Amino acid sequence: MKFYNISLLGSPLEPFTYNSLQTISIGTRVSVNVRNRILNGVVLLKTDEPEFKTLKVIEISDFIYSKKQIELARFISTYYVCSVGEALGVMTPFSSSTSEEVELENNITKPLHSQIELSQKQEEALVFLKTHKTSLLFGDTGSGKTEIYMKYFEEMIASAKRSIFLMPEISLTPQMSQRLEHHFGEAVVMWHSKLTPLQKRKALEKIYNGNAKIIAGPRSTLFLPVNDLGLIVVDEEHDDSYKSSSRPRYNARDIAIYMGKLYDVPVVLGSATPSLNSFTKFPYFRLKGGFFSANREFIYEKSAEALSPLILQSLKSTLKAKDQSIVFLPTRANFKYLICQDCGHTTQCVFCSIGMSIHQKSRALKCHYCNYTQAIPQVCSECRSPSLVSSRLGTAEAVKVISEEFVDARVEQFDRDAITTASKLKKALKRFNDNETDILVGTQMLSKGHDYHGVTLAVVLGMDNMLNMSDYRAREKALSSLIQVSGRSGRAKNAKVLVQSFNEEFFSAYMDKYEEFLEEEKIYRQDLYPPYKKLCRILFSHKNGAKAQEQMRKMQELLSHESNVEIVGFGKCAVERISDKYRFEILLRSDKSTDIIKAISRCKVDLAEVDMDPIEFG
DNA sequence: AGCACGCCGACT
DNA sequence: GTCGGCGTGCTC
Repeated sequence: MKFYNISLLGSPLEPFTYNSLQTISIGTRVSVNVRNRILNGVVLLKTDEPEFKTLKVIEISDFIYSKKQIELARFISTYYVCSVGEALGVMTPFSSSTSEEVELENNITKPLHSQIELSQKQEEALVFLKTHKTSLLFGDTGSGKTEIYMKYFEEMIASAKRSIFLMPEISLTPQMSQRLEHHFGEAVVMWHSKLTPLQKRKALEKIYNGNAKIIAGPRSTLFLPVNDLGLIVVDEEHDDSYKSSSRPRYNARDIAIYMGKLYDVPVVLGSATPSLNSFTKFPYFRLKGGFFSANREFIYEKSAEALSPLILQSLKSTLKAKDQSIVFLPTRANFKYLICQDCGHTTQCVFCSIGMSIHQKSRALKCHYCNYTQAIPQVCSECRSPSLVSSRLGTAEAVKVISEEFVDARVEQFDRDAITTASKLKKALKRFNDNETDILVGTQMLSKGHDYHGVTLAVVLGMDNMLNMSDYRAREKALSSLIQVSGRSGRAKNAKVLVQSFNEEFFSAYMDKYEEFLEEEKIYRQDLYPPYKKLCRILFSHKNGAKAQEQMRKMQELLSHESNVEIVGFGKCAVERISDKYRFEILLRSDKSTDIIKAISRCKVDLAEVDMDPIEFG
């Protein structure tokens, strides 16, 4: 009888010990009984017979987690403070039943199209990337980053190596996939969470048999079973969607860098607006000016009125010229708040301490945190006054107002309320590119990786809200958003970018000098924030607020005795309650993440959810 | 994390 | 009398 330590996939618990008559190799996925339920686990270690009675391993599968996957899972478990089972839970194992076929079928799929021609500058960039282990491709929108990646992928294929290409969730755009598939054909596998079981099986088959040379997708793509890995590219490396907001709370960009070392492969980070983190840490190559730059005029309007006369006038003349416009605003729905004019009360979600958004189309108030929906009240729930007003313009309302103003204009909403599926995204983009839409009104979704060639007007709202957020990255986020959105216009013709903001000085100073901004930002962050200091947020959430607070206090007390970690603050979260759970937090700061990890590991406190390198402070 | 067990309130 | 609420505690 043999005994094994088995980590349960997705479980926060420490590994359990099971027995088996067979010899099972480390990394094998098995199924075991836990409290009369059958769960999947991974064999981590052969051990001696324990004191307690053990159960038998039910089934030994053909799936194997590689040594490196396990090592990576161990690292994630330590750094992001979660169980090894949770870390392994986001990974896809190798298949031992198909491993023999790999050798047989390792026929190099030939690219369907001719070689990619790079410009002199692009060549230089590629050489730079090839001569550095981890490097940053700091290239303006339209400067040809994608061609460089593609050339690099081609070279990988030529040397029988495979590449992982990470991109932000939202920019799984038809454009990027089409471009890759057009050039590389069957050698590309697009991986994402919305694949049907059959599509998933087919994609995995190509990954297992080695025919997939470029494996592209959002953060989970990093954990696919890729043999002969030669390169990892993280496109739009500054993007927040690389950070997972549930356990394990990893940042795929940082894990990609770690994997670069683990697998000894180069890592390329690409962005037009790199994070200060990457900019400070890695050597970069600057690709200036896109093919479409220099024909963009910026106009700043100091106004609090959402769709001001100037904006409407600009939209009007653009329509008249039969050109296209995009309108960016970072708020969904018709309005973000419903406020009583008499007592000032804002209608809040029953389960969250958050204002309910007004969705006219479904005639409902909706909570954007927990999705709770209710009818739009006629009177104030506090004082019964009927004078309820809406505030903070959202995309749906902007579409409505613009459509009413210009009855002949074809206006479309472009956010996750309207674009719910990949096919809707594809169709909406096609309509816009085929000139069947005049004005596209949307949120962040508008600014990620799409090419809109006919746009001559970009209207950008809500920048001040973004800039005034109490987030150490507010300036970085606001400026990069503005650069990303405005980069969508003026690709073919001269264009106007109309920015509604009282902070012209800030935006115009750095608009086409992002490096200068980053240099300035270094001074502001010095000694306080990343990349100079490590931050860690510890969350406590519970239905019983007193309980959550009590655990926070306990943790805070324990941490206060720890040297090398500073408690920056503690107390209620900015959003006190979400989904009927009260939320408290502690924010830690330190020079080294290892000091934070050590300090936390000495504090045994319930409810504590650790968020290393947090990017959200809500 | 999930889920069973267990102990108190309003229902056919 | 039971159905079911969710507080507590355990899982090899």
